[in-house]
Amino acid sequence: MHAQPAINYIHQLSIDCVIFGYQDKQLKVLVPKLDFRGDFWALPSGYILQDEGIDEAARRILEERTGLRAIYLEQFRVFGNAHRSNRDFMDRLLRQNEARMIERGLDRQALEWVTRRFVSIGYYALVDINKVIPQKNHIDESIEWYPIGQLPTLIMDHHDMVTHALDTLRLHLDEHLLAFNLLPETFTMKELQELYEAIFDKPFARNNFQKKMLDMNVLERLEKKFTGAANKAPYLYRWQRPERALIS
Amino acid sequence: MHAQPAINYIHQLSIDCVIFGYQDKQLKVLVPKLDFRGDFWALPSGYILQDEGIDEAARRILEERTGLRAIYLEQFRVFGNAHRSNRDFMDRLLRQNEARMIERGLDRQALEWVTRRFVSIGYYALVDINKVIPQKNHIDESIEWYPIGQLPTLIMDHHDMVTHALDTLRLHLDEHLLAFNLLPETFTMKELQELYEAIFDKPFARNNFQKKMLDMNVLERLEKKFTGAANKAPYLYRWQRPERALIS
DNA sequence: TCAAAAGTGTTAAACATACACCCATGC
DNA sequence: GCATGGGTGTATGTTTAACACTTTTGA
Repeated sequence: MHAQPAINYIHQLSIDCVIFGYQDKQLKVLVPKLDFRGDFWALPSGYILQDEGIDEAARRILEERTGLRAIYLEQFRVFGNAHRSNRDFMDRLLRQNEARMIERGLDRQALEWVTRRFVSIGYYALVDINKVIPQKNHIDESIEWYPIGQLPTLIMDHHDMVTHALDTLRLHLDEHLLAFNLLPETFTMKELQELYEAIFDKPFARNNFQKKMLDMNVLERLEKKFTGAANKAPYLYRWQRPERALIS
Repeated sequence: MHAQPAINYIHQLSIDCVIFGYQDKQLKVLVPKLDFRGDFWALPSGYILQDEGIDEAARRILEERTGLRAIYLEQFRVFGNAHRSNRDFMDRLLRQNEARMIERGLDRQALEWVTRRFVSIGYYALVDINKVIPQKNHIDESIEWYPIGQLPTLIMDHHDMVTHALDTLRLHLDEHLLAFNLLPETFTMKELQELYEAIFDKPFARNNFQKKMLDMNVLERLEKKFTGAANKAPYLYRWQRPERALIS
């Protein structure tokens, strides 16, 4: 939900982004709250410029919200039901915010633009949550990371989008070696395992997990990490070829 | 490539379909040839009506070309590079067909519509080739089934689309039990195997293939098929739940 | 010396692949 | 009978999951 004049954009086509991060043993999604009366949460979204590819557009939208340019992103599905705009949502928003709309100088043309039927391309992105400083949009009241199990009520079909994005992430995680995009430069095997457990929402056997990861031959073992805890110090690992993860 | 007035459609958004069929031990794709000078082949495509979901639109487009309504179809990717319209192709087409365009009553508005930058949603469809009577469009010179290895030169990024569609088909074939959509109601194990070999372009071990298929517990064994050949008569099989394959 | 967590090895089950054999059919 | 292709069973190797053991560290 981006109120923008129609001028330079492709009409009725939008991009919605599911931005995944990882923190406190939880998989999180970055969700802005719209600055309108009525508690509307919506996935970060935007439109496609006439001379811009869809991947570029998604990257631009993601950069706006995360400040990061080099992040993994990938389209996962198009959402184009005839009635996905969910008249309910739009009606509620407009009814409760008529005054505010006018006050912000949203003219009839802009209103017409934003309330038309939209087809939306879903992208998901993976970021190192520590590198992100979430950026409010001019239309946001706030923007926050929510654990995937505790998302606020999202508008329209945005919950569906998150579900599909998560399914795709799970499917591609090993195949495309994506996990490393969610972690800092170095990490312990336990941290990697906890990430997997957060993503798949199920426990993994510690020893078998380690074996599987090492067998991929993409982990470089560094020095040990002294935690100060009363146990053996774990090794730190780094992914051997971090640059490959960014190719989308 | 569909020359249509812009009026009822979403602008700059199209659907391109990779329609797979199976015949003579070959995986085939249904490809129309455009009725313009210069030998242009393009995947069946169309636009999305304002009150129509994208799946419905794809189904309508497929029905136009195949005459079939109940066929398996699924989106597989969006193609939206900034320069995918391939100026080359459009320039060539326009240069060679100026007179013809005018003669067909294509006015400036229609021309402007068709030459703008488009984002296209790729769908792939699976059909029983024997049930299809390929339908020419008003803009087609002809429409034919081509073996996937012997496609004519397609316009723009349509070869890319076929490649992506095939990749997706291979990925989902077992998972979603799709093979049966390409076969007639009943078939022998050998025919099923040959279909797999055509799709994956590699041989399978006969006995292991049979075991794998039977272990899926979706095949119903019918009476034997008397071929008249000098060997044991093979069983005929039918998929137990053909209706599930059509859910997209 | 002990608890806690890390690291490694060993075994069993499941699955995939390769090989061997028997069955039905028309000539 | 026998060549041909269909159907099934058995052995082998590979991957996956389950279990057991050893090592390091601070209290």
